[in-house]
Amino acid sequence: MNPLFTNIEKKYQDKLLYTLEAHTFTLPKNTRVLNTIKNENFIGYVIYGYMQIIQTDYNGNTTIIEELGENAVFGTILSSLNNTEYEVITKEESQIKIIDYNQIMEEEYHKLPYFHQFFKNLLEIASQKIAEKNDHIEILTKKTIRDKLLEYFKIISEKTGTKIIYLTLTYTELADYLAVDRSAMSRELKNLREEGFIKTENRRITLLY
Amino acid sequence: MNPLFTNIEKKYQDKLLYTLEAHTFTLPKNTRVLNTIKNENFIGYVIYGYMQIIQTDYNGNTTIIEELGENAVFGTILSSLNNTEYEVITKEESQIKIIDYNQIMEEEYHKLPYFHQFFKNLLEIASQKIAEKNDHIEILTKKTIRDKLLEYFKIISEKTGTKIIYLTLTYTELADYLAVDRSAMSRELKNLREEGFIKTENRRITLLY
DNA sequence: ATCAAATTGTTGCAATTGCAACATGAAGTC
DNA sequence: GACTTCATGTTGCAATTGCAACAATTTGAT
Repeated sequence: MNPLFTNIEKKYQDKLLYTLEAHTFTLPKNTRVLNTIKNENFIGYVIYGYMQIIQTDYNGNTTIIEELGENAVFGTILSSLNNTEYEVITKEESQIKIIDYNQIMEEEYHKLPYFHQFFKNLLEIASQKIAEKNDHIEILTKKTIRDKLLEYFKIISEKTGTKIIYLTLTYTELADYLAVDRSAMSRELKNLREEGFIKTENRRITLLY
Repeated sequence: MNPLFTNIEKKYQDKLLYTLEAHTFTLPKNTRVLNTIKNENFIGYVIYGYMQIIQTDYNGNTTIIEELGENAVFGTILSSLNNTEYEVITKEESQIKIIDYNQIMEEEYHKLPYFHQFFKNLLEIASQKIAEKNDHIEILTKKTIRDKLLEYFKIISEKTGTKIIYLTLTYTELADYLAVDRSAMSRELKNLREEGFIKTENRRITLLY
């Protein structure tokens, strides 16, 4: 279930979406999501599909700011989407639900019984985004490509509780996420392989330590 | 005024702090703040002083995760303070106010008239933290020390609306924040100076472009 | 099944950076 | 005011990385 609705009964969920005039969009692969959303300020979530928030700077360098899979929540205030360098892209066909944030914030709704829970959930989601960003910073802070890779593996491995990692990113994207040159990363992965730290089969990586 | 209390009347602010049994602490310079706070889950703010949230990893490398000046809000959910690598340190004598977050979340308070505004404010603060972290990531993502410095200057300069920057960090701390070697950064600052991009007088930097 | 596009692997080389070591200067303490 | 601690500047050198260019492989579309 979507984390926006934790501890909210199904009937209230529907009512809430109805009251707030939520819109659903189905978007084909490689679509710029923000072009479809007219709200200046919104909260949305992914019903199915996979999208990414990507930053491209003046050098043409890109970074993956967030990955958005099923049930991921995103939005203006949750992802700094007022930043003009950011773009939300569907990497496969995706369906999303969009709620107007300014409307959420209007007084009249605040008396609704389930509304407080909705706010709590939003706060909890924001808190998780902060934690994710701290993880990203922790990785970027490492001085060598090797340390960045190992930190990345460590965080995923701790999150999933297994030493077998299925990358959700391509290696090209991973290099962007770590902010390193792809070929240099490829070289370092080879070193890690040859030194017996990891085993790789396509995007499945096994940690041997 | 503290952003936690935006749009909340003074008398309600006091009542809120009283109801939630907020505690005040005055801490000398170089104190580990988390040692003083017993709450497992809290929201706090800085009344006066200056503190930093610092991460130290197994290599002994440190990064500045957040700077907390007057009126800065921090807390378990806002700063991932359950992360054991994080430490909050007073860099000068500081006074802080601490509220128990679990208590905030209890049902009974949610009827209070100003409480909804309090939640809104919390969400707004969380949103700003996310934006700050995105800025940090944007900086760390740059490939060269020069680009990191220029990006850092750009962000501060846009925020303050002036080309004269007064660093709140020492150069040693700035190097940590940018995740680069201090001496290499010093060398790059010299280059920027000699090429006429910047002028420096101690921690006052003037952008000449 | 076939072709085009995207991803991945590889390598040489130049540029950037980290590290170490030391000198100087500033700030804080007693 | 003397002294210690911390911050800053500087430099040589080795290690790491980015870049470019190309081959090989995989994926996707028709």
